[in-house]
Amino acid sequence: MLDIHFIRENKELVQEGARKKHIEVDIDRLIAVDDERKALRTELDEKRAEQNRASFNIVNIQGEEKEKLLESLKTLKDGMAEAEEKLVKVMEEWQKLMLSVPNIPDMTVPEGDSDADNVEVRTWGDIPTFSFAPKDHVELMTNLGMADFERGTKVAGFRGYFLKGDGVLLANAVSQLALMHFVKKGFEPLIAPSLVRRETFMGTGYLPQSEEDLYKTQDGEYLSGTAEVATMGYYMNETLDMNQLPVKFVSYSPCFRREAGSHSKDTKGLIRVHEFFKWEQVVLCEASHTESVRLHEELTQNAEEFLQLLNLPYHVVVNCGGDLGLGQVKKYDIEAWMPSQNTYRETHSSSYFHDFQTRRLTTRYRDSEGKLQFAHSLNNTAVAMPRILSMLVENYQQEDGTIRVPEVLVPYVGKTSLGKSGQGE
RNA sequence: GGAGAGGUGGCAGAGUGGUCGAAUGCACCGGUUUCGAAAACCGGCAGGGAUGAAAGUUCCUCGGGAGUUCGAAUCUCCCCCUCUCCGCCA
Repeated sequence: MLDIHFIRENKELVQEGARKKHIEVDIDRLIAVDDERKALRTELDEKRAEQNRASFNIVNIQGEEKEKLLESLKTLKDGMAEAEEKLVKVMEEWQKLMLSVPNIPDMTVPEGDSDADNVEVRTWGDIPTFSFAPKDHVELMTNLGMADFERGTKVAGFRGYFLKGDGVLLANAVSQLALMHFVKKGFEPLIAPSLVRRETFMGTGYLPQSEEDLYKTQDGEYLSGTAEVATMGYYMNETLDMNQLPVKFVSYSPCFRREAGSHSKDTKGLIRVHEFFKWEQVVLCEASHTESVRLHEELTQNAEEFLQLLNLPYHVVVNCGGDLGLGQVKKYDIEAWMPSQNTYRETHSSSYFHDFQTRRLTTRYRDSEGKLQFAHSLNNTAVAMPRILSMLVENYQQEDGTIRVPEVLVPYVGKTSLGKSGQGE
């Protein structure tokens, strides 16, 4: 959510930002509604003041005078009720409009409509060449008994999967490596709830817009698609000390996504699944654009270093306006090389929000002058499983169909090669 | 799932219809005192909105919402949350 004062004073900027994000919003209408809101508020304030004065005086008067005062208060109350009723209606529209105003994308965000218009900013690593016909991860992992997709769908339905055998060893190894990598960098690890109340989804900006992407329980909670939601909720309605900042969490949770509207995409394998698990970098910092930008680059760098540890070739793209979420100011996607698709696929998504989320969540801190400020927030993937496994096995596959274990993972996996023994069925 | 208790400022904790946005204590900030500190003493100390150059004036907020009343932290109803006991349980 943006500050209404800011919107009023920077109408063109806000409207232009929405255009760049390809999000429709009527700022003129919002301002008109806000004018109404202000007028009604002022009217009510004055009437309430009069009522307060009368209520205070009423104790000291009696008889006919009191009767007269009560009579005039009745008229006043009727007027107030009328104004209140109008205000409720106005506020309803006001809230709806306010929640739909997107955050303004950074100047450096390229124009564009969809992920096809994202712009590559750098590449790292050598794209592997194979002296044999490389297999895709579904075939590799099935052959090696690392995953079972048939039984996965039998049990869990569309996009269901089992990880098994060396697939589980590899997943846990990657997970542990990620945890160590980020703890070393000063992140505080957190295991976060996936079952989260509506309020926090509103605060992070996933609701009310993306209701159809979320699973909902019969008790009204939602299953979150990222630990970002619960982790941002951690300091909801709290005031932090400035010397706590920046707060850096690396937060783990199971993640659930309905993938509504993606039915035809990535229907096989581990790229797009309904249920996965992920470590997420979540950061709160002081309300400074410079600091946000610095940390945004840092979080991106952290993820790149992780891919470098795994020696997975990747590139970084800056997302275009049309590919940005409501609250995001700027976003980088990191995409690792996927031999079977002869292209890069997303492994990390790094974005910053300024105070868009914290304003909705009321996460503040006291600055050096003692003034309350909304913190800035950022997040980026640390590592998402099982998706990363698909890149690992495809890039590290050997001619005999086995998988070489990336050197850095050997201590965590306990062997140098996957699938040599105990393969498959 | 059953029974009970409770949600008040950074914290503790008073307040059961009338200048209560709220006693008191602690914490915190400023000052006096001191070589310095502690103690003591004095003063300040919730958030948000409107208006204003400012001082100020004013409105809202005692978990959230609705109601009763001229007037609600205080009474009524609904919801949320926390705690205790019982049941169930990884």
